[in-house]
Amino acid sequence: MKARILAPRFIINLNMQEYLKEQIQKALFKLDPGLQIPEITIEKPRLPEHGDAATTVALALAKTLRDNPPSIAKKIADLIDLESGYIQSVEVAGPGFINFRFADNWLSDNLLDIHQLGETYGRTDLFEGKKIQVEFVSANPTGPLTVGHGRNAVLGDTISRVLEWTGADVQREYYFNNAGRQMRILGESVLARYLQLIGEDTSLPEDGYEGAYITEIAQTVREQYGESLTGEEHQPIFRQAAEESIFKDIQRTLARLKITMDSFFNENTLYEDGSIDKVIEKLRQKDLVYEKDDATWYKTTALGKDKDTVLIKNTGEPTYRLPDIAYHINKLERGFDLAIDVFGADHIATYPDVVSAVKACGYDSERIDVIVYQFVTIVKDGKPFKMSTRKANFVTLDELMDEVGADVTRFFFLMRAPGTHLEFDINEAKEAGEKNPVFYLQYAHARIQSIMRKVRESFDFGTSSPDFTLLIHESETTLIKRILEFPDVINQTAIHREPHKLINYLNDLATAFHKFYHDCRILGEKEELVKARTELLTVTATVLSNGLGMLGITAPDKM
RNA sequence: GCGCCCGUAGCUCAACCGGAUAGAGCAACUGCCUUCUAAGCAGUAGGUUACAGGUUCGAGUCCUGUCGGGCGUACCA
Repeated sequence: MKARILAPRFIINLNMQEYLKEQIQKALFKLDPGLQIPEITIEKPRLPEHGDAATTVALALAKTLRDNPPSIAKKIADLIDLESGYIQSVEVAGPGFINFRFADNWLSDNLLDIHQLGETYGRTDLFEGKKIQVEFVSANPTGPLTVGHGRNAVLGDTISRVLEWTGADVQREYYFNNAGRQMRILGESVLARYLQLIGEDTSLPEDGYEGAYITEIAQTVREQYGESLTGEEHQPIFRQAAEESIFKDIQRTLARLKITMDSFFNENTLYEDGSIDKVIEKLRQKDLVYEKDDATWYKTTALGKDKDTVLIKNTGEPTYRLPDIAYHINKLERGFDLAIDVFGADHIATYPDVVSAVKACGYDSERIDVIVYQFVTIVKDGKPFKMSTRKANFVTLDELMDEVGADVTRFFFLMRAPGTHLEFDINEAKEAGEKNPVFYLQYAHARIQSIMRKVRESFDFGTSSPDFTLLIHESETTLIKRILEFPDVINQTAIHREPHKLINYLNDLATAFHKFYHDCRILGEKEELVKARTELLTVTATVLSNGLGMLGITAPDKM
């Protein structure tokens, strides 16, 4: 499913795009019936003077027609049929752009449709019927979630929500491993703290976990089992206690962020059901695996890398890469049309190996997609923090939410493209007022609800349709145009898996609303106008609350 | 050394898989509340898109090279 290729370009609304394309095709046919028609792209001009929509076909046709673009554009423009439908005017401008301006009833007709759709406005059928899995967080239970995990969690959940709005059936999965080296060290660390608690003079193992939570877990083990677990043979009890306690904490943290996983997948499953062995076998059949120095290697050199990769160490223990491959095959076998991974930049190296191996085993690796996000720098008082889970000098996600709240936390993780380094400025995030971009959106919603309360005190409009043709003020039409973009923004966000596009859009929408609020009054106008403007605000509020809902951020009625 | 990501206003970042005059927020400066929330609106100022070439009607966007930053490059995950 390569949706990227099918991506429609940003345009004022999807139906209109199709309509324009048809009109242009007709004109081109009239121009030259034998003409090979190139792909027609419609885009929204940056400047309002350039109309509501524009196409560059004339520029693209310059070579085949051996004519200069403005001249071609002129010919096409003259052939566009203005009599039927929603096009009010066609102009040629600049180096050969054809600009369209839409008729007035286009806005009011569309707004009426949206008004009738109500709260479902924005839902699309882009991924209708598709089963999509989004795997994210996937932190092993060795400690509390950190700020780094936060970006992963919020990205994964928001992308899931957006995909659901485009019709997909989404499963949120958390992949973990509770058997490896890190977990062993975790158990040893708890044991060491336990021994210290009951007065023995031991120190933490080398590379042990130093966080205070380790001592707390040791304390609960002591309360539950007493002080007799001093022997090495009791180690599994400590490891298990740690795992349970940490997992509970992780889920509590996720719940604060409004994240609920649908499934937890234990890496162990892949050993138990033989998937791991099967992968090795298949790769061996393809002659992509060999033994050297008591280890099992994957011939990544055959696929263009400069080194081969170890799949099974000489200790007999697989490296993480092998289960990763088996895991992704498992996902595809579960029938997902698309399996999305959310990875931090540090994991990116394994991804090409996993994909190539999955492909070599005969599966459609096109159905795997990876979102790589760059690291988060926490900045406080103008200074950055450096973080490490093991050394315990991290900022936990919980601490961050204690400081700035869940809404702000989600917003800040989403406001930048995943591929860019994110600077999380605690001081800016804590600012409760105008400096904080979250409030700008929430305030717009609260402001609308406040007017609605006032309107309801003096009016009771029946069920008759509002007359949206009354909305002709410039602030009204720009607001309506913004509203019309919403479904396409959702599609773009889903296709590129970049939630910041939705945030930027909501910002623009809020700006258009605030401007409208400033320019146009509601109370005190004639009843028909009051009604039309009130319903415009109803639709605006719907878009805001749907959009904020996709971001997992509350849309307050009062502030 | 090699691979991937990044480099845009003083700061943090946008820019719709190549389109018209590169946009927001913050910081600075100036206006706007006796009427629906001023957590708002309007305006001023701020740029050789790191640098050098190339591709074409057209490049912040694509290609090559240089410089600067991040992450990988483990029989750690």
